Amino acid sequence: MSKLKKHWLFKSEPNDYSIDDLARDKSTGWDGIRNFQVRNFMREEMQIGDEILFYHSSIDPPGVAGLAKVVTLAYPDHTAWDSKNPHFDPRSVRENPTWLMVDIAFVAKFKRLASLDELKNADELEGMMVRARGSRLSIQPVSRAHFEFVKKLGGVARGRAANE
DNA sequence: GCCAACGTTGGC
DNA sequence: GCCAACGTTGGC
Repeated sequence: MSKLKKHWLFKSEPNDYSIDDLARDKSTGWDGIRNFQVRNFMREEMQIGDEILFYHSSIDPPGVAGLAKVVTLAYPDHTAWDSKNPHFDPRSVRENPTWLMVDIAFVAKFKRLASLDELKNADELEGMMVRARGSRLSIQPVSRAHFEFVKKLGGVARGRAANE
């Protein structure tokens, strides 16, 4: 497996969990993923230290609100085993868990939202997955160049983030 | 709140 | 293994 740091975009509905919630919590378990493609990203590609664009969806305007990072490798998503949990999935058995999760940690809140509208209008972000119509993956791979450009849009000082 | 896009399910 | 039906996502 590659040692190169990868970059991701994590979607979250801020009414459920926002960048401010993550700033408060410092880190959180990203459970509830029930999509095989995303599960495979976590299992096969995600590594500790990978950098994350934290994206607010289903709000006006949607956009990238800050930065986070991956702090664990993928491990079984226990919410799949909890019949009281909305993400309960009886197919996932303990000996062979269907669903995985990672923990992520807060890195920085953007000075300003990098709105979806801006992302769509930046030539530098040609081909970025979140721009595509019907792109519903809740975790998406992001190229290093796109990551850096969005970070610039949001206005985080180069290098260390405020809370690191 | 509408609805297009798309992943998943299940009948056949 | 096809594909219609269904449920969910998420921009608008």
